[in-house]
Amino acid sequence: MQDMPAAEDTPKPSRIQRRNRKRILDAALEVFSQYGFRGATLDQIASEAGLSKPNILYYFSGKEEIHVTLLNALMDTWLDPLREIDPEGDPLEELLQYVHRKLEMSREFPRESRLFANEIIHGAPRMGPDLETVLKPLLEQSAAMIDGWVAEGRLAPVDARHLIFSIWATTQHYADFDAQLQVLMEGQDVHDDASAYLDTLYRRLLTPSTDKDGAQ
Amino acid sequence: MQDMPAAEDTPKPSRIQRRNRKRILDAALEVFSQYGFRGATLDQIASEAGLSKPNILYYFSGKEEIHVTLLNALMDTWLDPLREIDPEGDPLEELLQYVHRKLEMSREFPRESRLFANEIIHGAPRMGPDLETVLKPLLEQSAAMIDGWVAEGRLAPVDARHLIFSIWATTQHYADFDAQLQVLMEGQDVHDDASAYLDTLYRRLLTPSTDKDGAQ
DNA sequence: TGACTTTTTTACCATTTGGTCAAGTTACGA
DNA sequence: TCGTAACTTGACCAAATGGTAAAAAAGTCA
Repeated sequence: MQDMPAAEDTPKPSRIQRRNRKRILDAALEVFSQYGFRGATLDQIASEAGLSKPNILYYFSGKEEIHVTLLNALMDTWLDPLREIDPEGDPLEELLQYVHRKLEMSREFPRESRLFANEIIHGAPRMGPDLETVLKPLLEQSAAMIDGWVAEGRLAPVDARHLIFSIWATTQHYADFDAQLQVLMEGQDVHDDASAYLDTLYRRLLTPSTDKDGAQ
Repeated sequence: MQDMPAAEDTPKPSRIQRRNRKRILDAALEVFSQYGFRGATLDQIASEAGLSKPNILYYFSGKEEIHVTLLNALMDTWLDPLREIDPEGDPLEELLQYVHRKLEMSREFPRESRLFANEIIHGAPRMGPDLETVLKPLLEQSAAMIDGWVAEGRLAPVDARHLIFSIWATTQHYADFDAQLQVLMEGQDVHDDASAYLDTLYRRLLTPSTDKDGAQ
């Protein structure tokens, strides 16, 4: 709290403070996403960040806080593509764009994807609240939008929620199961083929049948 | 192999031996799938199995061996549905049956699914060989079969490998991300809706266009 | 430069945890 | 019923690990 009336407890992050917190979070993302929460050690994170272990504990109160900080930061960027769907746009193209954006995130941020997947697989012990307050409302809103499109006949009939689940599953799979793909598709250009495949998959699913004209 | 002259090193498992190994593996599956390899402790497994820790180490040489044993046993049953696809059957129906069988496995064996997912997410440090020798050949064979069906015009054109990936992703998602679904779909009958949705999804993807007759 | 704050490090701790060992205890064939 | 092999356990370790305390070092600003 500096010149603000103290809205909460922001003791003003110094230059060096910002730099080191970022280093720690970067290192922690690398280590947590690779070994999981319990599999990761503070020493590993410290080493990866180029800092000493006590120094890390100077910036974060503990292993747990680092993990939670990562998870919270992640949730937002993770859901951005879903928020970017334009209710006014063309339904099919909007959804296909969403698929491609999600796939692109899997390619660009595989560590984040794995961090998230790991958390959920283990029962989301540190994300319960966020799922409820952030994810759920967004899912409901998006599902309602899709339902609307279907009702207007601009999209083939489909279960909106499960459509979204399947988009999550199919796109994140390419990040989370990368080790498997590496073995099965050694050297091949997995992502470009995936992009084409998913385009086909969701286009065939969602393209409304054009009996007569557009609407019924 | 029962009264064989000892092809390898099967010191004949006694009745009590079989019972306790099974108990241990059951307990380990529960604990490993919930907490991951490093997150699980021998004490937890021992407690869950109703045995003492040293007793567990009497049956298995260490934590690692228990985990590997589980993984190996899992791989086989996990791939059974894929092996059951009948090359002589109707392509669309065979693939849809495969989807439903996989989804059913997610409902019946969520712990196994999570154990596997966890292993892959962390880079498959203990499954490399199996992926290469068991999974890959089976994938290649299945993909070839699907390619054949497509070439015959009995299936809409599709990337066989990515089709299989997406089936894995969409079905296993219901087991691996159960914690998320629990929050998002509280109380709802997720599995039945999922079954119907996936049926629609893959039916629309794979149904060959019937311009004129069946073949081209 | 000197006083004061922020940052970093050097030693340590307490607990947890995978694993061992030798002494029991139980099952079972003869 | 007795002897032997199979099984079980209590008592321990050594290493790893999350975390602490206090002193040293580095910034910072008048």
